[in-house]
Amino acid sequence: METAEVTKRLREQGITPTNQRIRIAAVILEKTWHFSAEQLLEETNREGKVASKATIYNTLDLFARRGLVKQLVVDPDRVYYDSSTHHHHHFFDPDTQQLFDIQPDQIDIKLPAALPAGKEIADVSVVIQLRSAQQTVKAA
Amino acid sequence: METAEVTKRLREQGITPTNQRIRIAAVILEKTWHFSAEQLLEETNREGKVASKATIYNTLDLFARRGLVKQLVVDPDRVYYDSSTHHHHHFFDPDTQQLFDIQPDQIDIKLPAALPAGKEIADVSVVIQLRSAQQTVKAA
DNA sequence: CTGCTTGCAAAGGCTTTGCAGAACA
DNA sequence: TGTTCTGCAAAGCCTTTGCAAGCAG
Repeated sequence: METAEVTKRLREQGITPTNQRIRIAAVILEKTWHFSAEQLLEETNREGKVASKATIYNTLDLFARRGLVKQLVVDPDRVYYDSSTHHHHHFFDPDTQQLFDIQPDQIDIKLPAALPAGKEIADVSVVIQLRSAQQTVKAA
Repeated sequence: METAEVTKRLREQGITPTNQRIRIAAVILEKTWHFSAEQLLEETNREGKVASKATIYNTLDLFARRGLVKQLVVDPDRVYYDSSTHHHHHFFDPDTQQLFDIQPDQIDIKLPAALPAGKEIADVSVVIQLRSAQQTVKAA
């Protein structure tokens, strides 16, 4: 994605476009992918240092609040982000720490009618943990 | 739950029953609840010190591997555990960091037919994030 | 100019680990 | 007795923060 378009996207979300944010957003929006803060940092600075670790964390937080990326809680060890904010679900492979999208037509949920009092649904997340098919689980 | 029964449960799961493990398991199995390592530590030592933080973490890891408790990944800040290993899903309220069970008959999922090659499903987790009902979400 | 943004390094919170002493079988 | 378990403190890892310098408008 070219700088001009990224800048436009940022302004549309009410985000002041700085050099770092433009570069970071360009890296994120370049493709559909799942990434950790660490991975984003590395990718952002691949061709010369653009942003620090602190800026990556601050920017991810900002982007998530503005709906540019979606935070995923699937790995107990770190937070992942999704460059796609469309509502979809995930496979998670703990062996490789990889996330795969589940296409919306592949899954279907009937949500509960009753919610705790005074609450409404903010988000629904379905995570299917994978394991190698030949692996047998020892009986408990 | 009395000591004798807890001890029996531990042996059934192939866990050597030590003083600490018996007390920890008794606290966990006393009721149906969701807890963090910190909460379990506090509850375990409520009436006199029984176990250290290291032992709590080691024991939780062991219990989870043996299927006595279930690890929940719902909060980016810490891992929660569930004293019930029956398959069910959760509401999570980020404001209070509280988890509520969703009764199995309240939710219904049609799982994907296609899985990544060589993989099978290890676990399915549905987490419904809540927010206060009157709260309006600012348009992005 | 004036306020927001960035970066460094240090701090913070949760979790794991090394190692010596204690408990289990 | 030999192995496993426990506890303390220190270390580790991911993430946040304080503060001074830099950039956007």
